[in-house]
Parts: sequence; C-alpha cells; structure tokens
Amino acid sequence: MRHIRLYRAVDEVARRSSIRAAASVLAISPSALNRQILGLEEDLGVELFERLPRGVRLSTAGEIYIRSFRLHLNELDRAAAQIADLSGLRTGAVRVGVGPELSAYFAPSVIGEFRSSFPGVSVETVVTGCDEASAALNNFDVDFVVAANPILDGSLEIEHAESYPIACLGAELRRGERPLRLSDLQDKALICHRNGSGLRRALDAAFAAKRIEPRYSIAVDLATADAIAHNPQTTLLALELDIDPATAERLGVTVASLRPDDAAEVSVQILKLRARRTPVIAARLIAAFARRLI
Amino acid sequence: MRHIRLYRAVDEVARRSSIRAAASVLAISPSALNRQILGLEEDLGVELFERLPRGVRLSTAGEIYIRSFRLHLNELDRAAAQIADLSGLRTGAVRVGVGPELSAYFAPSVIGEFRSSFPGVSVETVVTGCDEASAALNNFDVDFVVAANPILDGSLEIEHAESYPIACLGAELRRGERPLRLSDLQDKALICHRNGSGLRRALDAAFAAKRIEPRYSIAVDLATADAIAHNPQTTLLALELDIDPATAERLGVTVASLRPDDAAEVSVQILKLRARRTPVIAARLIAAFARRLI
DNA sequence: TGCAGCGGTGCAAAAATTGCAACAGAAGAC
DNA sequence: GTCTTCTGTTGCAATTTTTGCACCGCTGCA
Repeated sequence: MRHIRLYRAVDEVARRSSIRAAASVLAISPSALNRQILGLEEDLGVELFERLPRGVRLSTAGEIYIRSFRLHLNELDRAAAQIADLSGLRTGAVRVGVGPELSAYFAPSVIGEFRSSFPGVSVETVVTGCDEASAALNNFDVDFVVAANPILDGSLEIEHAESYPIACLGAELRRGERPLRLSDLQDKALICHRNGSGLRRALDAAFAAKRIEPRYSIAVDLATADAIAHNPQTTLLALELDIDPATAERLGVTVASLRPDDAAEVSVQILKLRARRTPVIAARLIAAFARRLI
Repeated sequence: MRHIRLYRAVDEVARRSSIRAAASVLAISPSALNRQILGLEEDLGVELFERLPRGVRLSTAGEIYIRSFRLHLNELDRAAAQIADLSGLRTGAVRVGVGPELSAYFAPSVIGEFRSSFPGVSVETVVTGCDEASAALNNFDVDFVVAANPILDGSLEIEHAESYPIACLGAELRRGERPLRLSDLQDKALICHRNGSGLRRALDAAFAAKRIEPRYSIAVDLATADAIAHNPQTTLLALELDIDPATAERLGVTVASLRPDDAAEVSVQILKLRARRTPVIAARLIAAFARRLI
C-alpha cells in the first residue's frame, strides 16, 4: 500500500503526538518518518504539526488536512468493501461506540446476532461516554455510536433516535406495579452507572429538579449488582433495553418503569459523522441496531 | 505533490481512455505511467482498467475506486481553500455547468457580479445540456450545475429549485398583453435553443400534447436573433431570467409570458453531487445563484 | 548543571522511479 | 492473405528518491 502509507503515517503521528513513537509502530526509523512529514508539509505549503519540546501536535491546518486524509482512508476501505461485496464475499471490520447504559446486554445482543449473520466481519466495540461520542467519531476511532442522550454538535448526524422510559429493578417491586415516581426512590439505595452515561445525566437532572438527593452506588451491569436481589431497599436504574431478561429472572427481581413525566425520558440515538460516508458493512450493523430500537 | 500525482494520473488515463495520451499530457513517458498504474493496481489488488487493443477502459472496480480518488482530490482542494480562507485570502477555482437556456444572460450576469466580489477566484463556465448534467457532475468536471428541467438521477442532489414561466419575445407583442397561449404561436416562426436545453424539451412536450407542429429556428441568444426585431412573425422563446433587458430595449422587442397551464413551467435548479462536499468557494457562487433565483 | 527526551540534518547505502528502445498483440487498410 | 499502425508492456541503465545511522541543537526536569 505504497500510495497511502504516507497518510497512515500522518494519522499515526497525530494519534501518538510523537514522531518517534509513531515510527516505532510503523517499523521505520524516526528520521525517515520525519522527512516524510517534512516533505508532505512542503508539498502542501503548510505546517501540519506544531513542534513542541516533547513531541508534536496538530496545527490548525493539520486538523483540516488530517480530516481529509482520514476521510480518504475511509473511502478507500468503503470502495474495497463495495468491490468485495459485489464479488459475493462479505468481509471487513466495523468499529462501534456504545454508551455505557447499553453495553451490558443490548449492544452485545445485537452484535452477537449480527456476527452470526456475517461471520467474516469483525466487530470491535468501544464503550463511549456520552460526552466522548463526538471525539470518537471525529477521530475516526469508531464508525458510528449508539448511546443514550449523547452530547451532539454540528459535526454529527442522528441516524436514528427512539425514546425510552427508565426502568427500576428491585426485589420488592411487584410485576405490573404502577410506574414509580422519583420520590418513591428517595429513601432507597440506588445503583446506576458511573458518570459519563447519558442515563445518569438524565437522572441527575431529574433529581435536581425535584430537589432530591439520591444515594448512588455504582455498578456496571445487572449481573454484578446482585445486591438488589437480597436487599429490598436497593434499586437499580437502567434502560429496560439493556436488561437481560434471563438474568433478571434468575435473580428474581422485577422491573417497573419510572413515570416519563418525572424523569425525562432517555433518547437512544445512533450517531454518525456528517461528512463521512458510512462504510457498507457498518451500515448493515446500523440497520441491525435500528431494527431492535423498534 | 508526490502523493496526489498518482491520482491525477489515474484520472487523466480514465478521461482519455489511453495511457499514452495521458502520459503525453502529464509530460512523462508512457512506460513510467504504465508502471505507476500497474503498481497501484497491485496495491489495491484489483485491475483498475481493462486493457483493450485500442487503449484502456475503467473496469468495474476502477469505476468505484476512481470515485474515491476524485472525492479525495476534491477534499484536498477544499481543505486548502478552507485554510486559505482563514488566512484571509479568498482564492481558488470554481467550475460551473450552465444550461444553454441560462447561458446567454443570466449566468454571465451572476458570475460577473461574483467575480467583482471575489477577484482572486477563477470561474470556469461549461455549457451543459440538460442530459449531460449528471455525467459532468459524476466526472467531477464541474462543481455544480444550474440548469432548467435537468434530468435527475440518484447520484444528484437538488440544492435549490424555482419555477418560472416561459417568455415570448417579438416585435408585434404589446407590453402588458395577456399571457400567450401555445396556439397563438402556431403560425409564427419560433426561435429557440437547440435540442439539449431543458426549455426546448418542455416546449416540445407541450406542443406535442396540443398536437401543434412548431416551426423552429435555432439561435443562441437574443443578440444574435435580431430577426425578431424586423420580422413581426418571428417570436423568440426563452426564459425571462435569461433575457438581457438592455438588449431587448435596444432591439425594441417586448416580452410576454406563456400561460403556465399551456406549457409546463420550467424549473430552474441548482444541482450537485450527493456524495461530494461542495468546495467552500463553489458554495459562495451557489449562494449567489440562489439569491438571484428569488 | 547534567540528563533524558524530542525533532531535525549530513552522508552514504539502498531502493524506487524514470526514459529509451524494443516487444507482442490486435485492429484496420489494402 | 500481408502490412501498417496503433496499443500496453518489459529489460536495462541512469537517475532520483528514500532510508538508516550517527550526530546535532533544543527544551523540560531533576
């Protein structure tokens, strides 16, 4: 891949903020890499990197150009996938950013189903805090992001969105009970994701509006939060989407939902970079996610 | 510009369907160019061109890849323009496709105004028949197209559209006369653009629907069609947008419009390639056109 | 003050690209 | 049928570019 080696090199330098580090990854000498970049800068007539005493950093022009480079690398992958597609073989790689409130059950379940449909495709999952979605997409670390209440900006585009109520899990809740109110949770020990989840952000805002000070513990998923199975005063707050029915059954906990007008509903969204054309295989996985989002 | 020389070379070969011809344009030897392409094909693992006894032709894979290459060259220009833009100097080049029914007065007028606002920007105009718009855009020959009743396909996107009635010019028409009907034109000598104009296509369809056989002559613009100033039986059919008021005044002809329900109205549209991001400077010219389209 | 880490550079070896000339093959002229 | 004339392709030598090694100057840090 002689013709894109230079772009990959620039990308690596930008990611590591170091010519030497990038050189060792690319298995060439630092001086060679340095001169490649110097040559490219001369071609373009602009400095791509600011030289710091401790490495390099993308300049303003570099930020603009590297976006073009990454778009191009993406386009080349897309083209290769398109050609492979019409040859009949479906291969490639998808990288998907998943919000923490969907990473326990929902995303693995969708991705597992997708994997069995496309055995040749490798899927890489990156758990992405709701405030990291934009950066992950803009750095081309992921092809798309599925998250709850993500923080949007102008570079992003919503591919799909659906609102869901928040679910409460606890041992003492009876199935079919009326939707809970925030005040019902006032004296309970709450289990929720760490900060950085859009679900947590929505809850914090809702509690603050009601002037309730919640008592949180932190847990990652239902399986590790087995306290709720034994302590009736403990309630787990999660998205119903992300609750594994089998595990809930095994633990003997029941699910009730929070009243939508008490806590703001959570919007689960699929995000992509506006300027980037979605790789063909990633589009299939997006479709798989969208289908499960009713 | 080492890294993009290869892409420009491939583009040139694709345009000329000949390695030798492209080599002479690029001022290198055919063997060198041939080996560049062979090397690129080896990198990509696909044949980009079919070798014919009389030159080459893009293969299916080549069609897909060259689209990526052209998108990339476009992105690089865009990036350079963006950087120049934030340095304060507005330079660059815009290539615009113009339908024949707008090329006499409207487009030159808008472009002249644009030129005085952006003296550093070079604007190249290509007159594009309404059936050529898609090809010109897909080959990256033009940045955008403004034309009447262009033929659309899935690769195109309508940036702006506005409907206009068709105007009739003649010496015997009185100003303020009621809109003409198609049947009023039955016994007149009509002057219109050659085939390939969207206006002409709309007229032909309208006449055919009324079972009227029009008698056409062909002319390019009002200034060359001075027959209408002397022969009362001669009427020029054009878009009012494209009529220079000063010339009409000088020739002493008056303008009436065709009844919209007789001849289908003509839709003047600004088209761009869906997958391509509009270069920054081209976007300014698009805005200038859109402003004049009310 | 010295050390460690960084990017940049001179130089010679290595690798690539280039142009020239010649080749095989196919279409078209005759 | 042959001959001519295009085409892309290849061997080879000259040229150009790229590479790695050692070393330099610089900056932050101890």
